[in-house]
Amino acid sequence: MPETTWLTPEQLSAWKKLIAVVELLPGTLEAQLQRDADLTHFEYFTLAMLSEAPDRTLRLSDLAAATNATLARLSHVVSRLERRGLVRREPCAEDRRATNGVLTEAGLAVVVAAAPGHVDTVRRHVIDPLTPADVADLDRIMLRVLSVLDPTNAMHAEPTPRP
Amino acid sequence: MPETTWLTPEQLSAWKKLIAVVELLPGTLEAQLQRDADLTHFEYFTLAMLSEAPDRTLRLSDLAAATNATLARLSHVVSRLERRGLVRREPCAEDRRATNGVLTEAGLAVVVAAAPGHVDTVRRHVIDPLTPADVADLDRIMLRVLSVLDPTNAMHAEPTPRP
DNA sequence: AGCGAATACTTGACACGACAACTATTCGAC
DNA sequence: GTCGAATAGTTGTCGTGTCAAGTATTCGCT
Repeated sequence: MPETTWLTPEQLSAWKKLIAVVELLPGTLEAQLQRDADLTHFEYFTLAMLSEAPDRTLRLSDLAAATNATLARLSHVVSRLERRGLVRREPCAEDRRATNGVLTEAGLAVVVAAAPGHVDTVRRHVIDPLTPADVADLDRIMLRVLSVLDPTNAMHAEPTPRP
Repeated sequence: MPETTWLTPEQLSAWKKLIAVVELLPGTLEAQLQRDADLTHFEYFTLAMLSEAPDRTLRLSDLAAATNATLARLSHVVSRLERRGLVRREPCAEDRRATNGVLTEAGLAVVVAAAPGHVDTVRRHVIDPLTPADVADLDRIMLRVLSVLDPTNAMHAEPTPRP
């Protein structure tokens, strides 16, 4: 029966605020994207990742890693995006188990149209209330947390334009 | 057509890491609580809030504010918890529109049993990789973000033991 | 070469949250 | 006091994610 070390008041305070943000932030992003572009944040992010890939093409496993989703989830989402003509599936030449996701012209247009509004939302709700020092601190802290949450670094590689 | 101000590389880097945490953290907490206590994080949090309230009782609206949920969501959750005998509904004497949620003995037992494992998870994944200075920075930064995300302060009032 | 294990996805069933519509009660203005 | 508006909560439907199971292909070992 291991002794439980409780949290200090400072830790608890920070923790509760982090939870609150984790609970509230998705809804905020979701709402704006849904309203303006009829996209889930995850759908947006998926399209954005594809838009940055060479030939706007990625194997679904890589895309799953980039968006930090399970393959099952991604498969469903790609199916929906495919129905809307924003993404296309293609068999992968090198590995016939694999499937490539390809961003269509229509899909590209949608991301491009959605990006400014999304960035504005991000600025207004997260970036603007922070000083440059805050941003640096945030980056450092999230990196530390991520290295435990996601030791394989799938999610926080350096390269990638647009939020 | 408003000009879009893009994010600086520093802002982008921090932002992407924050998103990653927001995406990954819930799953981690969820998994442990589900496994060890058969509870959603939200259910745990709900029970925890009740456990701290006077008489382990709260009006559903207050509970919704404390857990930062909509009334509809909370109502569903309370129904599930009620079926499991962890919470009881009671009509509110002062305001007959209102309903009180009351934590049962069984419910209390469940939170108490679940708390140590949950705290350990929180420590391991979030608190331990941070220095005390990081924790202070995190608290400050999340407060700033919250004051925009949740201007009414519903979520981040000071008092409250246990995570 | 061949066979078992691992990889890459797909699909169907189910659970949880969001939204909208509805009931019931209380507040406020006149 | 009464009537309209606001508040408190419930319920049903639907979209999205998770989990488990299934298929197809490739890898690795001997």
